[in-house]
Amino acid sequence: MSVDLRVVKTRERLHESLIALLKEMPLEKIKISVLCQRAQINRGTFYLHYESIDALFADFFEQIIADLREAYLEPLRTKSPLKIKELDPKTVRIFHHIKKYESFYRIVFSKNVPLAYYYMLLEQITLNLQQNTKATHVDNDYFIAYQANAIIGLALQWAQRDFQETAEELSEILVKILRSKSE
Amino acid sequence: MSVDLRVVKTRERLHESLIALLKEMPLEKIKISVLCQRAQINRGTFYLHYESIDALFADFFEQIIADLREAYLEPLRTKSPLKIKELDPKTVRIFHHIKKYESFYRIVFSKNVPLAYYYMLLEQITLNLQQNTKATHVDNDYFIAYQANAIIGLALQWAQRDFQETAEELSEILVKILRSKSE
DNA sequence: TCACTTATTGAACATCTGTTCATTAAAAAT
DNA sequence: ATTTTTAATGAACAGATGTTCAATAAGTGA
Repeated sequence: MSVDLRVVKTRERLHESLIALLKEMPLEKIKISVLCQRAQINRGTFYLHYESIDALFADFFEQIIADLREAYLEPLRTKSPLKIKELDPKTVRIFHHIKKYESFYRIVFSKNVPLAYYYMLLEQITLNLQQNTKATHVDNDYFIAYQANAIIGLALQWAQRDFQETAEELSEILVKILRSKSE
Repeated sequence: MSVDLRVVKTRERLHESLIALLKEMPLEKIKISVLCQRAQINRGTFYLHYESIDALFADFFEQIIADLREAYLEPLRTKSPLKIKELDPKTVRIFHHIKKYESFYRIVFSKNVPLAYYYMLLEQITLNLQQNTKATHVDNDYFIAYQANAIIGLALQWAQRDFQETAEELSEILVKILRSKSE
C-alpha cells in the first residue's frame, strides 16, 4: 500500500538529474527533454509527475522550506513568544538557513524565476512570525506581512551583495533595525 | 533622426494586442503566435522588438513605474526628508498608485510571473526611500531594503485580500506600523 | 511462484518557439 | 519626386512542448 518503487526511482532520477544540470546552467535554460535524457526517463513519464521544470524545482524547495520550519522551532524551546527587546541575534535562524542553502536561494531570488518560490518562503516566515508574536495590532495580518517581507528584503539585499556578510552579521543587522525603532 | 514611424506603429499594435488578450487570459497563457496574429504583425517582427511576452509586459510596467516615480515627488515638494513622526497618511502615494493600476499589479504579484517585476517595483521604492531618508544607519542599504520590502509586503497582503481596503486605509496601516515602533 | 495492477515506454501528433534569409514595401533623406 | 535606407514580411527550419494511446515491463499482493 506504500508508494510504488518505480515512482520513487523515477522521481529520484529526475531530482538527481536536475541537480546535475543546475551545476551546468541556470534553471530557466534547463529543457525537459534534456533533463529526461540525462535521467534516462521517458519524456512522457516526466509529465506524469511534474508539469514543468519549475514544478520540479518547487518540489526541492519544499524540502528546504521544511528545514526552515524545523530550524525556527529550535530557539522557541527556551521561551515563547519572543520579545524584541530580549531578542538575541543568536536566536535568529533564518539567515543561517539561507546561507546553508545559498546555492538554492541564489536561484529563488533570481530575476527569471516565478514569484511562486518567494511566496513559499514568505508563507513559512509568516507562519513562524504568527507563532512567535502576540496579536497586538488590530491589523495583525498586515503587521505580520510587513515584518515577514522586511526580513526577506534583508535576504534579497544580502543576495545582491553576493552573500558577502556572514549569517551572524545579518542577524545583528536585523536586531539592530528592530531595536532602533523602539528607542 | 527620430524613431521610424513603422517601429512606433508595430509596437503600438503589439501593446494593444497584449492589453486585449490580457482581458481574456492570464499573462502566462498568451502565446507569441496568437499575439502577433491579433496584432497583424509577423511573428518574426515581434522578435525584432522583444524577446518574450514577459519582455513586452516589462515594457508596460516600466511606464507604470515611471508614474510611481512622479507620484512620489509630489509630497516632497512641501518638505524633505520626511520624518516618521510627522508622516501624514495623505503623503503616502504608493497605495494610491497600486490601486490606480490594480489590474496590472494583480499580474505583477501573481505566482507564475517572473520575479523581475518585483525587482522593478522594489528598485523604484528603494530609490524613493533613499531620497526621503537621511543615512542614519551604518547599514543603510540594509535598512532601506528592509523598509522597501516591508511596504511591498503590505501591498502583497492587500492583493491577497483582493484589494478590499481603500488606498487610504492601507496608508493608515503603514503609518500606524511605523509609529507603533517609536512609542 | 503466479496472477494482478499500474508505472513506464515509444511513437506519433499538432503546436509553439527561435532563428535565418531573400523579398517587399514603407519611411527618411536628398 | 526620386533615391536611399531599413523595417516588415513570408517561408522555411530544427528543436521543444504537451498530449494521446496501445504495448511493455516492473512491482505488488495472494
